Amino acid sequence: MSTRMPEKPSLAGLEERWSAAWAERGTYSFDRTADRAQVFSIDTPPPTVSGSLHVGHVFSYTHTDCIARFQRMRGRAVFYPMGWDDNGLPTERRVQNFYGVRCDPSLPYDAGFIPPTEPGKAQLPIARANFVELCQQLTATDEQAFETVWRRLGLSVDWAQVYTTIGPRARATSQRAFLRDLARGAAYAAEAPTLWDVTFRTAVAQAELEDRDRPAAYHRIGFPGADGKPVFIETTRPELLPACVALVAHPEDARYQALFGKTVTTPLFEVPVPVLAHPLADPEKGSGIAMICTFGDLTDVTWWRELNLPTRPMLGRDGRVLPLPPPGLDSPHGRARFEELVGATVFTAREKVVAMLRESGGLVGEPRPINHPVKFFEKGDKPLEIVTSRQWYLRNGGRDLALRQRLLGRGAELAWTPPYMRARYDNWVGGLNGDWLVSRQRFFGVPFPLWYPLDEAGEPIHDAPILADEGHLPVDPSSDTPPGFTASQRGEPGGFIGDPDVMDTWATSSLSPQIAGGWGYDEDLFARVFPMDLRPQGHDIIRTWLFSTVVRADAEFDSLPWRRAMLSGWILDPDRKKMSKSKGNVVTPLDLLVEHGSDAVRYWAASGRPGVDTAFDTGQMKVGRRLAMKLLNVSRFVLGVVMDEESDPPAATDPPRAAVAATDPPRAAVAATEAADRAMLAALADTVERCTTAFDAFDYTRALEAAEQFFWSFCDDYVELVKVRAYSTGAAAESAHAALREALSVLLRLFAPVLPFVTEEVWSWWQPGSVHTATWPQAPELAAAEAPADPVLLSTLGAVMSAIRKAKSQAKVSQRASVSLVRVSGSAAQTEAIRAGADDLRAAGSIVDLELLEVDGPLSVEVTLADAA
RNA sequence: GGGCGCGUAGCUCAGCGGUAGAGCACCCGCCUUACAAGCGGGUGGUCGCUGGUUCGAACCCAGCCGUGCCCACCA
Repeated sequence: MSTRMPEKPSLAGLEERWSAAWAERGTYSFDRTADRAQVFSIDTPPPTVSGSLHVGHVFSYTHTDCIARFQRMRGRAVFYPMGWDDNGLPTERRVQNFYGVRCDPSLPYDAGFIPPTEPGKAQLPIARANFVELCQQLTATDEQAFETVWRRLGLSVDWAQVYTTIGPRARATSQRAFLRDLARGAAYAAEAPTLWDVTFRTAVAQAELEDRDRPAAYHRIGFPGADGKPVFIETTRPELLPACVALVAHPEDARYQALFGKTVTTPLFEVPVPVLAHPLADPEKGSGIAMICTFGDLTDVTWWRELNLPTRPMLGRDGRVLPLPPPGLDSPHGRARFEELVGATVFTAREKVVAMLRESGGLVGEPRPINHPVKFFEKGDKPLEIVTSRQWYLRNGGRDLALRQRLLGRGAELAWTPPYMRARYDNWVGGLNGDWLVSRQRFFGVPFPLWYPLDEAGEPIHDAPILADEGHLPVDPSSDTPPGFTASQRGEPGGFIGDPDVMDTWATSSLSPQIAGGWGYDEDLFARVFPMDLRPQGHDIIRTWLFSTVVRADAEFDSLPWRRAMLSGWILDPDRKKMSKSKGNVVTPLDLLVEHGSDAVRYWAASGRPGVDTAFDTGQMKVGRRLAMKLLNVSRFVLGVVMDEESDPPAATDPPRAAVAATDPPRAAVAATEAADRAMLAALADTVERCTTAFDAFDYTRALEAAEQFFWSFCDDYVELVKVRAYSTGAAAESAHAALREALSVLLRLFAPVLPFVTEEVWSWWQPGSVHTATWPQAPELAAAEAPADPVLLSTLGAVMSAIRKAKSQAKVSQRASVSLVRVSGSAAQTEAIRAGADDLRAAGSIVDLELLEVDGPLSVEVTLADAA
């Protein structure tokens, strides 16, 4: 027996041992000599490193890893990078608090800057480039912690392929893609009303919105008409009265026919506004006539645009009432009242206006409380306002039917796992109401790679931007000087100024295949991996990450970014709620892996099918651990009876990693000759086929089930049946040895994608190289080698064994107890099957006499136990 | 309001046209030289409801009910 098989096998320490060995041997290194057809490339989701990993990450990344391992064993060169998402607001906030600094893009880069050791009371202003450096420093330690978890979980990532979303390469890629988009007209700047977060003081995109139910109240307010008769509207935002530009009702609303074209006056502020007709006005809502303000909501924007109304902005970018009244608010009374609102928040302004209305009698009755959905930035905690500002947009079909159809076509072209997730894509793309707003008035992010010349008055000339050179990216226009200027001309009349904005974080994330694949840096690599084979991701970010990635690839490459998207579900508490930190029910991944073992946790994860929300279930992990233990033990048995014959102990080192050809396990020298052995191998061949079909369809759960189902019957029926024969010697024993060896080799490989540690451990006892670079078993070969084999044989023998066990169990005697007589009646095929395995059966069941009776009926087994007394 | 999931044994889930399944839990046994952190056996379900199609429906169709997610134009 090989000295490499321990006397008492154990799962302890496998994670440390094998993750270190894989790293040292480069087991998962991408073979970049492989061409595109041989490669299987994965667009790994980069986890946000300023947060922490949670159970949901472990769950979904395991799914991807199972696929990666299967594809590798199938002979593909797997491109499996890891990204760290350190771009965006979460990191920005963390750095501010950690170092006590804030980003001031107007400052020049300070090459010798050292952050304060302790955060001071006032935040220290620093240049954007310095701020970005701090972000990178701080996230580096987080990234190290994440990598530790991933290695322990056994992700077969190639750790030479790591990228970050704020690193120089990601910034350059984002800027290059933007310049290309600008050149082809897919990117443009526009001055327009945009949704605005007053806390973060930035514009936000449609994809970042969420509705939240908020209490509000309908205020019924009278607008005096020319004849003195008031028109009553109902509004939840009375504070916007100074911003009112018109009233609007449905063109067919009988109640307001006479008013259309007439003018009424806003209460308190005394601004004359027209009464107009528009089909968007809903006769059922409120009084059926609405006031249009600039801007209270998105419907106001539509009305304002389509009815060519003037703009009367009254809120600033900080969400407070502006110092000067909007144009048109000319009456002394009105201006005096507006004066009282200046500087107030929306909330305060509302209270003041309502008080004024009560006083003036403009308010009819009491406000009627309601709950209604209000738009929020998903990371914000104040309702969004709408302000007019200059922003950059990327065309995404939101304003262009042809492009929208084209992108819907991309969705149809993409393979979806599970298929029904495509509906979410179609739903989102179909419902877009504008182009993708990509500029953010923030600091930590990828800046737009351009500057504006300043005219004689020092005002930027927005129509003539100075673009960065594609060969010199990344640039930071807040500290770099554009070509043709000197640094001293920054901000001077006739000089230049950098575009102050940064890109939406999705504008970078949407390029993850380009960043990971080396677009613009390593075209040779890029050609081997792009378009990628697989995008694994959560179903909650189809509208953002998935869609935006499709948009970018379509624009630049006229292709999909990947062939397939695999959507993972969420982890639910036992009480069916989505697991979240706030509920205090988060288990840290590392603790989980240490407590149950990585294979066990992976086993649980693999039980969650793509797209299906799955309950957090330590019970399943215990089952997985039992399976891993069983693999160790049965392997010890098989190798114990088999390895005495092994003449050459296997080599202790891996062979050189070949391009695609994985190592072939040695085939048994002696073929299985006994009927029971051949029948088991036939069933195994069938299992291989089912397992392979499932994995080919990205159904790792079904693949695992198939392997597991066979495995337990292999252990409980087949091994028990042939055990005595296997311990003996001679031709019949050698047949069992050959079958056991073959079965173990195949089973280890079938389980390798889900249980990488225990399978590698056992493989190392008797095989050279890594099981993870071994060839995936081939069902046809196995079947052909062992054919003909009777599939009925094993199940019939199993049924008889089961009947014997049942008799013993019901008699409450040991399974070792002797059986004086077993009388089996069944069909000709069944009795023939039993005859073929009779010796094994007698030995396994401790049977003295075995009688066979051929009848025309179902199998029946009569068991007579030896006299217990 | 629209879209998409899901409702099968106490729990977690498979099955998706041919006589109800697995694992866990529970109950009863068994130290059986690979495994007692094991092994064997067993109890347990009018497959959400109501109709329809079919020789036959958990499975197909229609309509409900419950539940979750995604989206929506906030007066």
